[in-house]
Amino acid sequence: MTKEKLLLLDGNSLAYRAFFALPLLTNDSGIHTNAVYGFTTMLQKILEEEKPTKMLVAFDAGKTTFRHSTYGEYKGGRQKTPPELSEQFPYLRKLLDAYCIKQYELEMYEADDIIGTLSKQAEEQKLQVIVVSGDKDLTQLASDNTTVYITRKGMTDIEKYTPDHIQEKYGLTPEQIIDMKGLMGDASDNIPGVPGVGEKTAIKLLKQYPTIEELYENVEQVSGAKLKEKLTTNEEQAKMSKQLATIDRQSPITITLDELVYDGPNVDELFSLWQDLSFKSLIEKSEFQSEATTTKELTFSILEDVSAEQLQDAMAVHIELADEHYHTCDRFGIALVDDKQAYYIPYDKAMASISLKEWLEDASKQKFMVDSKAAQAALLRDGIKLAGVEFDMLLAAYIVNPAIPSDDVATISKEFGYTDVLSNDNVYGKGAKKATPAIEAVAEHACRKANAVFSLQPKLEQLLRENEQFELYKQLELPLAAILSEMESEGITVDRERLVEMGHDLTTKLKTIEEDIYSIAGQAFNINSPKQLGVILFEKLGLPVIKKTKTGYSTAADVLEKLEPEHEIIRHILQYRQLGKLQSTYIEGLLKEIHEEDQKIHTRFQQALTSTGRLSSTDPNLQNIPVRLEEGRKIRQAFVPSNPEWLLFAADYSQIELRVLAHMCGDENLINAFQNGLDIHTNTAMNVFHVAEEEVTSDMRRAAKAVNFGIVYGISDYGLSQNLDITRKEAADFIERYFASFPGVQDYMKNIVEEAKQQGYVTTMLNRRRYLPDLKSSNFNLRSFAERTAMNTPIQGSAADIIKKAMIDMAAALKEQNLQTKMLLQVHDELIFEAPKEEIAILEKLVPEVMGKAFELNVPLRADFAFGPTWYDTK
DNA sequence: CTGGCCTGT
DNA sequence: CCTGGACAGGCCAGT
Repeated sequence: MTKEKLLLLDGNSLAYRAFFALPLLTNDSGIHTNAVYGFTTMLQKILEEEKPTKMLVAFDAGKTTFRHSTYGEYKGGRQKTPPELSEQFPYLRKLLDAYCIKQYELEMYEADDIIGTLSKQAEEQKLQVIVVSGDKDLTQLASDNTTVYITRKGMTDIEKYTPDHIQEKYGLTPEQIIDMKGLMGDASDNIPGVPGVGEKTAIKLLKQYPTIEELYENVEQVSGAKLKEKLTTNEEQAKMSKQLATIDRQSPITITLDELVYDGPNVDELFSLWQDLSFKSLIEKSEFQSEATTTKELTFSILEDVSAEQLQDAMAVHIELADEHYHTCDRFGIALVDDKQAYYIPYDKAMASISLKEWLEDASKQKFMVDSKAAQAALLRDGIKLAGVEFDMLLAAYIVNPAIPSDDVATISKEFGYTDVLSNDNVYGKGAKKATPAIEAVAEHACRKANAVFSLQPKLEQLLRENEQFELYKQLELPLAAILSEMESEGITVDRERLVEMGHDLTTKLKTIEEDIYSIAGQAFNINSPKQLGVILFEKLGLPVIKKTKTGYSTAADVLEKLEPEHEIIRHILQYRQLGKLQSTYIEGLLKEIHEEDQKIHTRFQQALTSTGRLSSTDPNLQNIPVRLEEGRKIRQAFVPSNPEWLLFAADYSQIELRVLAHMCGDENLINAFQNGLDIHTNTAMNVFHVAEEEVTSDMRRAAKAVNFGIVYGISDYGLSQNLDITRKEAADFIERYFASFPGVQDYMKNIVEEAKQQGYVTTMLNRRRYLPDLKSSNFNLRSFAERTAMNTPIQGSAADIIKKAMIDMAAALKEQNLQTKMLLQVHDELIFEAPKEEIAILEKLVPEVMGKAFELNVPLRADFAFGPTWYDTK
């Protein structure tokens, strides 16, 4: 029989630790779960590594303990437990029940004492003991048979205290930890100790006199008059502190070691609790996942060809792809599923099947899919124009809740209660372990995905209708997916030589700047390392530290700009950063993405990712190509039409977010400004500074512009003060005057937060939703963040709704008028086309008109445009 | 793999 | 008393 191993956990301390270490997560019904989650991940890890045979979680019993009779102020002045944590204790108890782990608490005693008593008993029986806590006090229990694990940040990072480790770290024995605490006290438990004695002094003293008692016997010999005086005047207090810090290893517990046998969790109970708590990553990672999630048999067949009879009028279709890069990756095969059958056809066989290809292009055959954009783009590589997409589970789920954490079919399905499908990571592995399994496994996986789509379609459509979001989904997002896949597949041509040339130029310039920096600094170092740079600037050159990060000195641009007058090195570093970014991200990064066969870049627009409804762009990101600074803007010279005779044409909405705000809040002043076509920032300046138009200085306009941005982002005085480099008071004053001039905006901001708190979510003009459980948080940061989000999301999201609508209208107009013009990119408030020269005149009228009419607001929507031989010239 | 930094709207 | 701008993606260094 293997040696018995006893695991003792300090329930309260670990729950506290987890609560403060992790952000305030919530499950689907809005219950906070971060403490339970952190506890669980820690527990999982320890169970796996230690495989204990006996376990117990000890809790503190009540407010008063025997220590209070020694010292009434014990643990006094403590913040009361935040309600977000208290509410989690019942779940923690349930969790431990599901694990079948014994729990224990004892009147008048703390968890420490229970653990101390049991560990002593266990040691006497020669058991191996592991104590787990977030509280370093417990390290006094370390011995040859007992190791104390203290969790560090993130809960799964553990420091193991053996007597050796304690010796190394403090130069003390475990027992002396008590003396150390007696001397230095403990603010969190309100143990006084000796005022003025901290960790360093305590250790120094204890190395000379091993205990507090011996120290006081020899107190006359202590060096340092001040220290000696502090010690003598606080003798009683020191001894009492030691007493308080001492764990009672003889507490009158009524539980015995024999009762602590641990035999593994109740898997079903644990799994269902994890589901209730929305512990999705744990469910995916866990070993019992496979048996718990795919219990149902699925019968499917792998076909060489498909007959017309096998293709129904409505089926779930899934194109199984090797990875997310659908413009280039391997395509494994196609799954076809309905309520009666499930087929899988390897991709090459599918492409050889005329009946299947016809069916895919037949708009009267309904396809239920997940990520139809990817499927359409993947098929377009073989010239197949997918038609008849009736349902897209990815988009439907995203509309129901944009916060779903992943686009994996398994994740989405589980979100809606369907578990009969594995995750991609599970089937293919991830990271270095990624590999393609046998065809049968791929076929089954693809069929299960299609089956999930087929099963969930009615439920999701019903949810969309209940939320009055069906139209948003069906009339906006679904048709947009088809348009985006065409834009991506079309791609944008890039002048490789131009980029290479700019790259050479940059290399030379960077070299020069680098040498300048080294010679000023007097040494070579890695300028790209914030850590090394920090040492040079703030230690070697002694520049003042303006801001710190978690890990050291901040060297961010706003900090460096403040330091610019202090030292000539700064401007070189700023220049180096700027050019280095261009080189690595935009020259080298873009070159890597050019497809050899067509000299084009094919980005992927993520349509189901942002929490506001915006698109994003990856591999590469074409929504953040430099424009602000001239050096960077030149990158745009490399973006050209696919035909040298054509031109690029760009149109962007003017102030779309502020117009949306004007529409939604109905503020008369703001509406008038737009209706009269005023310069909106100048107008704001006139109102805020109470001056006439001709009196508005450029500084006033700049400040007003920052205020307008602040309004859109969900204003805070602090944010504005940072932006304008003014005091918080001044910023608050600006905001107040803004609200006085635009009272409708103020009302809107107040009401939207209130409304969001009531119903739990905010909506956009087209009924896109975002849930904001943190509005009720007692954590100031989280709550403030949620409040700003409540103000910002309807604005940003409605603007996103509008441009999406414009894209659909634009695609229809181009088709209807039989134009050759191609829509290529969307950059949030901007659309980019390529067009033959002879169509430019048409676009000049058509594009602003379509964009302007995309949505009717109570202010005009205006789109400006420009065109030229490169993207750079569309300004 | 995370954090710092920088790019865009 | 202090907290702290909205939404994204990519690169690099350092763990």
